[in-house]
Amino acid sequence: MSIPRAKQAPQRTRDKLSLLRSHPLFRDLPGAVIEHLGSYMRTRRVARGTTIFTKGDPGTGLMGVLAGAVKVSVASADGKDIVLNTFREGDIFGEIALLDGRPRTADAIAMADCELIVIERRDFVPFLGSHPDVMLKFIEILCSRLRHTSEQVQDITFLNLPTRLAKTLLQLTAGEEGARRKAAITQREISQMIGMSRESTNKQLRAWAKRGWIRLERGGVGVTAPDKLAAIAAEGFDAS
Amino acid sequence: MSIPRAKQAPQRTRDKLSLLRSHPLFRDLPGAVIEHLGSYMRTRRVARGTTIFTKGDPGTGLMGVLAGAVKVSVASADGKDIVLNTFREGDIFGEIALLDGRPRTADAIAMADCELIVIERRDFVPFLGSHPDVMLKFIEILCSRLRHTSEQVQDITFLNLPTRLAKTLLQLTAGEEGARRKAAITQREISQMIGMSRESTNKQLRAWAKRGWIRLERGGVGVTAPDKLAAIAAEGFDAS
DNA sequence: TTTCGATGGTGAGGCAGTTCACACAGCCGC
DNA sequence: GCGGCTGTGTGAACTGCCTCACCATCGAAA
Repeated sequence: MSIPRAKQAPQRTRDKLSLLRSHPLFRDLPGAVIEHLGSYMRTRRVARGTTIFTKGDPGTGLMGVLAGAVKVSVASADGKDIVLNTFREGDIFGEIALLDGRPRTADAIAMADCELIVIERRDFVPFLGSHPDVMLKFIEILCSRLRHTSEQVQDITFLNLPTRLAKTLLQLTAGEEGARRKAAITQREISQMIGMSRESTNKQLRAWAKRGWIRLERGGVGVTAPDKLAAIAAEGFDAS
Repeated sequence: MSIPRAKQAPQRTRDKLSLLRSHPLFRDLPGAVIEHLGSYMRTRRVARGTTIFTKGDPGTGLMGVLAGAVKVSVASADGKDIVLNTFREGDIFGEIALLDGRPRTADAIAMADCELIVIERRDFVPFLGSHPDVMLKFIEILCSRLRHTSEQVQDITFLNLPTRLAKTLLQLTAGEEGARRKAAITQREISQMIGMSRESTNKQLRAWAKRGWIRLERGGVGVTAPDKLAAIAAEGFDAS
């Protein structure tokens, strides 16, 4: 039993204007302004595994996820990868390079077939200058990104493998209940999110699967006992 | 031979208005606006070791360093500490809680006797709302903080002890040449900056001191062979 | 002056997690 | 239906760093 993977282009569940209208960044703006912004945006479809941008690229603009999921990661000299952040439908990313105009410091890769929107920096920056309210929203986004990344530093330094893994599994499957509580993700990607080796991650996952706390499928994990994982995430150790 | 530690209040080398006028955040503002801001600021002197704010505190405002040095760190449940950032004369910190109004997520502690300026959130936020140019500067600051923290995540996951230590020593002593190239910092604080144990850090420092690459004093480190350390920081291993 | 906390120094032993070396299953393209 | 790739499963050996248990020294406070 494996997690189904969309092979056609993803359903376009929302168009670009509806994303703008419903997104917290823009929803308070007048309709005319939104349509103006929409005229600057283009959409881009990418298949799972595609590199959307690469570390060192000039940061051309802001990206939004209409459908699919994106990971932002960096590679070390010897081929290891770590995932800094993941984004799904309704999220925006790439705002750092948009805002400060400096090169991208990480790679963005499609974790599933995606439909994205792109706004170029040269179009967006002048708009931003005349919309302080949107600037304030961006400041909020940047602050929450900073809090997230700081938490990642703490997790990496203070927590051990089981704890980080439990925490990550709960985050990945948050918002779903019961049998629906599953995430379509490979074990390699999980290991990169928690900064551990694939092998160690696999062994811990198997141990929990044997206890019936999670279900393992090809390309996915289902959480069946979120309370057990929550206990480990909270206690900071594997209470077996 | 030990690093002298100021026992009296530090020299007030610059007053608050001169900090404002010379700081990149504000220096383009008209004089009247600067004096207006200055009227909202108060100064605060703290001795080395003093806790300036604590994780969980309501974020009351923005802080600036007139003199001294400040570390921002978090403690784990079992007493370990990690330093997220350090600030010295001319830097500002605490802007996250200022901007999003949420509680502080880390502790700030004076690494030396300090003179600080404080601007309350209730005074500053209205000012910010009417100064989009200052908002843009804050966005730049937030972006550079984010890049810094991301780099910290990468360093922790990819680099080993000698590499991180070399990198940190170079950063700590950047801007000085020759015999002046030293930092007033305890080995415990260094270990918390690189996220390793004090003992391991000490052993590596001793090894380099024996080779004459650094000088160890009570409460300080002097870098005598920055090129050797730079080689280790670049290569990612200790080339002995 | 004595005491005490903070800082620095050091070795022995342990362990969490890595690395390496496989094996095996699905799935895809041809 | 055949190769090859991706994803997963697993054990043995290794190792970097931590933990623990000390001791020495300095500076400041009592």
